[in-house]
Amino acid sequence: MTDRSATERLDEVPALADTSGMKEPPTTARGVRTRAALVAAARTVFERDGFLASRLTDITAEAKCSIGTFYTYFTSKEEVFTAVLEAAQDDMLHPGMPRVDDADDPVAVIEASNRAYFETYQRNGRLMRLQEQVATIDEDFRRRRLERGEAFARRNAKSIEKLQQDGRVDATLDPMMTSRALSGMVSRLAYSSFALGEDWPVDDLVETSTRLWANALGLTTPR
Amino acid sequence: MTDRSATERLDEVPALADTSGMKEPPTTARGVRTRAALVAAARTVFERDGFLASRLTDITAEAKCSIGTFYTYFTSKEEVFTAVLEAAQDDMLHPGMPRVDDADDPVAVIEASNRAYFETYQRNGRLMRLQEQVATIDEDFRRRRLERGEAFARRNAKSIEKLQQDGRVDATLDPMMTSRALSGMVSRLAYSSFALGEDWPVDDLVETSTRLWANALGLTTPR
Amino acid sequence: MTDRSATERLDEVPALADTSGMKEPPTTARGVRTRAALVAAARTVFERDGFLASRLTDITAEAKCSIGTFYTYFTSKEEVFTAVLEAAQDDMLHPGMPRVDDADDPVAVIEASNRAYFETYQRNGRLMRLQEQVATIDEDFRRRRLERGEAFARRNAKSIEKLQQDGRVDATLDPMMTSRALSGMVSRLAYSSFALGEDWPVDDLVETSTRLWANALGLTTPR
Amino acid sequence: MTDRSATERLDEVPALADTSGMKEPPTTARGVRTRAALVAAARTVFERDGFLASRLTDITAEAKCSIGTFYTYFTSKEEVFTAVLEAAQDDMLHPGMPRVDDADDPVAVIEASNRAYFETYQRNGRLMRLQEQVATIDEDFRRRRLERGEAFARRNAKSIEKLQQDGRVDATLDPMMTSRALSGMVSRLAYSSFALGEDWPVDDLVETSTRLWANALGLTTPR
DNA sequence: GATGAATGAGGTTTCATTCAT
DNA sequence: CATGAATGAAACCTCATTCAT
Repeated sequence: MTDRSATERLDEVPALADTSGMKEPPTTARGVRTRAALVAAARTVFERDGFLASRLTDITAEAKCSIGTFYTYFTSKEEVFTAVLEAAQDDMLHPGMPRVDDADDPVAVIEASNRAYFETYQRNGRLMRLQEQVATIDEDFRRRRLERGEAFARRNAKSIEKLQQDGRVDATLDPMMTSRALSGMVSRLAYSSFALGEDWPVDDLVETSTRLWANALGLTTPR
Repeated sequence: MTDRSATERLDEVPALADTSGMKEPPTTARGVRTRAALVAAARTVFERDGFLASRLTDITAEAKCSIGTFYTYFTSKEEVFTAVLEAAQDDMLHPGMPRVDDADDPVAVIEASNRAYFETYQRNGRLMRLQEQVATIDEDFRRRRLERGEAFARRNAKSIEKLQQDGRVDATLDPMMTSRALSGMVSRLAYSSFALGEDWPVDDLVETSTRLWANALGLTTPR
Repeated sequence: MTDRSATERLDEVPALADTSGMKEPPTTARGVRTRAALVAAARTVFERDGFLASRLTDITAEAKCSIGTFYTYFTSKEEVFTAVLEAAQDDMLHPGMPRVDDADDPVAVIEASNRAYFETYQRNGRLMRLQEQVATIDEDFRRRRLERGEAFARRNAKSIEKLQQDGRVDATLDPMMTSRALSGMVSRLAYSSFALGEDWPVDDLVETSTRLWANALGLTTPR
Repeated sequence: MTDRSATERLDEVPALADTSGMKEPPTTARGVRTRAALVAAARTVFERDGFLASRLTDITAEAKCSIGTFYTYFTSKEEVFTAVLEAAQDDMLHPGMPRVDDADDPVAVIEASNRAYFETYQRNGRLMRLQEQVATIDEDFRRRRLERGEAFARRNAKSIEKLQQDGRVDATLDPMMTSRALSGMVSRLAYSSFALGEDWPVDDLVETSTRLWANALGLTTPR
């Protein structure tokens, strides 16, 4: 799971947020700097106060600029939030298995994948929690989150099908629903632990979730 | 899973919401009726518009009474929401296994339990979604939700431990973390399906989640 | 032109402003009082500062109530303005001849009508000017003003036709266009005089406009 | 009425707008071009959106230049509007009779004059409407409009007086008030038709207004 | 000359909550 | 118990104007 670009192609996974209808990106270097400062400030304020409690004036105060400047780059709180997600995008992924080659040991692959996911989540827990909050508030974000979830579920389902064809996974399981269930299990654990603050040790999370995932699939090690 | 009182004892599971500091219940029959109308109206409005977008005036309009009357029975929007949850409480439960006797077939028990859970969720999807929304907004509700989750996880963990002691479940699994993971898997599926609107068939959900749950535990049928 | 109700029937002349979609009128006496105070305050402020420069806070300050109270009765500045017009409606009319009986001396009727119009305009000059301003700003008011103008033109055109049939007015004139032209002449004089501040003497205005009106029609006194 | 310079001398009629305190005209050819583009863009935007709703950024976008450039040539929105009026000035005139020689047939002169006025108004209806709007908003423009109106009224009054001296017009009419009334009649018809959008046929307007004007004056054709 | 990012005063609007009737 | 008018803090957003590049 080191090479993200190999496993997530743009045609497979929808973007984090809708970027149509957004303001033009700045053309000057100064503009780029100001916009970046606003995005960073927004992340700070959102993570500190939550999306709803954050006021535009808090963000501009944090970015040391005026409210007017905010509106030069964004048209709404939702729009900065989208920009915050985009800026963090490279460090955020979805639970699941990368493509599995015959040569791979599937359990090792799942373990590596789960560990990467939990570690990512731990680093971005506050942001993940925000994302969840906004998804319950804003219809657009909710739909987008669902779409992304289903896209990742489809990718995982393909891996499961492959393992079923190879006779290494219980062939009677519905690949798609199984994929949803196992991804959900992992993401829910991560959410409770790092977004809601239970803060369970990553090693324990990886250990249990990998064991359960492998067991659930009935994964047999190839001779 | 028919007798709820047998499986959820009040000393084990925290209440849905904090009821201290709330207004006294009405004494007259007329008062009881008015309060009930307000609770019903609140559920209707909340489910239609979401917690945030619902205004107190919408609720009183729906209940055909004045704002003043609202404050006779509740002190805030949060408080009516608590009352709505309480009124619906009897029809809402958490995922998990009821107490398992030696004589039981554990897989059948898990299946029955999962089915009950998904069906409940399906009936109350809008409300479950609301609960999730409010938990991301209101610190009290969030904490309460976490506490309830952990309480149920502890109960399920006990069942798992018992099965481990009986040699029917993989003894190397951490019972508590396993319990969290499997409950999370089921509740996440239900949430996506019925709160977020994917609306997958209950039979498929029950089938897959039960199979995975049993597989994950490595449940062996006793001879 | 003394009995307005005899000459302007509701089915003939459109209302001054659109009252659909407006807030419900207050039910209590206190509410009626407050609303009336706001309307009076609005007229004062509008006439003093003009529609555009008037701020809601000026109006509520004048009415000695809070901004919130304003929104209890109106949803916008346009809406109070409508209410101001309605409150003044009984003292505002359009230029034109009342219904003319055979027995009448048409010139005397025109003169009385014009005098009534100019005097009304003089009393309400500031408001008339406001009305003109708002009509150039707000599409709804503009359309409504046009409609009212045409309705009055139609009424006057009927009187002219009647006089043509009686052989007392030049039969080759187009009654409708003539009606528009003569009404326009009078209302323009009144506007320049009392809304824009030229303040010409009413007697001169009546004298000239009546003479021109009669001459223009080629009115002959019946033997 | 083809030779405007013969009938409107600069010492008689005030300018359309105050040009003192305005920015210096550009010296370079490039500057002249840019300024002209801004004036054209401003007219387009003003006519499309109205004076109030037009934003400076809309104008510069239409002119394909930056806001900064706008301020190189103008100091305010009012000032571009003045420039727009000046650019259109040659094609805009006021209602009234040109100087009448004894040899003329006054009715023919009035008719020609009215026709020219209505045709001009039809070509510039949007701009005339704008002018009216700005006059209700901006004190300077309002005063200027009044002054111009009175100046033209004085000119027409002189023609009327002359005709009275020649015994061709009712000598008991007040020339100045008569002039105001008849000019107002014509300009009001034009305004309703072409600025407010009633769009009556020019021929009908010319026919009726000329007939009424001649009748009103009691114009007798000389033997 | 041309650019366009930065400014911020000043307006509008919402709605939970109070309290006199 | 019921009413609903009154409140006002607190958020949002706009756009003419400045000025460093």
